[in-house]
Amino acid sequence: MSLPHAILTALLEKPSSGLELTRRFDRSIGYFWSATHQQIYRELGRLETEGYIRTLPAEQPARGQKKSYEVLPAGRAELARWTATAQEPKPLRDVMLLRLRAAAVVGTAGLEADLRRHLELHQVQLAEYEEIQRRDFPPGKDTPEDRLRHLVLRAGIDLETFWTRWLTHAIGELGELPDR
Amino acid sequence: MSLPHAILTALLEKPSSGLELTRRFDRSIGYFWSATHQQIYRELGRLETEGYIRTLPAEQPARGQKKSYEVLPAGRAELARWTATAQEPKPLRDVMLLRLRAAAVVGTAGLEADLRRHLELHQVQLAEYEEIQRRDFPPGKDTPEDRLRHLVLRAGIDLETFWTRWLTHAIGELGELPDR
DNA sequence: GTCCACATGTAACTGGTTACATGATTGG
DNA sequence: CCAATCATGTAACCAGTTACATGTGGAC
Repeated sequence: MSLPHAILTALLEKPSSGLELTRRFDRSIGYFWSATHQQIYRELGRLETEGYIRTLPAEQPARGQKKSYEVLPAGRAELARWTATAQEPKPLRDVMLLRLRAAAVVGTAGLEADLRRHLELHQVQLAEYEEIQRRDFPPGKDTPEDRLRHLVLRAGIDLETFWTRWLTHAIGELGELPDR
Repeated sequence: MSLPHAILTALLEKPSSGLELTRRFDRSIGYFWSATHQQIYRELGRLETEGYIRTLPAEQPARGQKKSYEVLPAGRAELARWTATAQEPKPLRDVMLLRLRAAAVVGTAGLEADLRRHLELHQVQLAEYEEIQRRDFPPGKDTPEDRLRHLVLRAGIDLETFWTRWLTHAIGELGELPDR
């Protein structure tokens, strides 16, 4: 049950319409919690009936018409409650690791090309994160909010760094193996 | 569509019954692709009707009776095909990072305790992986299969190392922040 | 004979994905 | 007026989760 809280966070940062939220979920928040517009509209409907958000007044609600939402006090309270609630870390689930394990049984044919492709994708993502870091978190900025958001960004940077290193290593290992 | 291929891999490593598979998905393969017994039984049924696996002969199929499966040639071919097929890396999705971001808006109350708890959990997992490394991958072992499986294990070790470092850092940062 | 562990399964639900539908606004 | 784009939505589906049901065989 994280999507509603992702949306509450986004709306508290800035009241938005469904499509604006969708765009923000394509960058920013979407870097660690992605969502499609269908999910977002569905969830906005639920959040509204539960009294956590409301449409901004002076906006007529009609199909094809922009409809912006803002968070109500109950929504902020719910988000604070959720943030403070203990949650289990979800176990790792990664297709590439599974494929490596399968390759140990049925052979590595075709794997290396995709490892290289993934390496490139992760390098691109890493570069994007580092650009954001340069742009949004220059050495001076130091409000508590900035520190927390920087912390999140650094997790992204470190994770992409891990993947680029591991994939590089994996490609090297694969090169030394007999092909089968 | 990865669970069937996880099961095919497990069955190729060793023909098993549903419950035996469930136990192996609690360790080993489950470290990067977990599954419950309900998922496994459902998937075994599908794999059988598709002709990828069959019940070992000399086992009567009855409720409450053990029923072991082995992979048929078509199943092995399907696994090889899947292993060689390019797949998109799935974007990061992490609740803790989302909570940090939410905390930047609604305050950090209650967060630190759970960060510490997660740190401990990741430390335990890291220790478990390192124990497996000592046990199953001593310096000498070097068959191609071992190398691939070791590669997978190292991804687990490096990921847990990342989390323990990042969480330690995050707890430190949080300690410096005003509480709100 | 009863209880418990082993073993296999069914049903209902939830969250996320894919495909499609519909209306409003704007530029040519 | 037509196409493209903005914007909101519906429907069907699929994988994973939770709760529950049922049968077997051995220990006591």
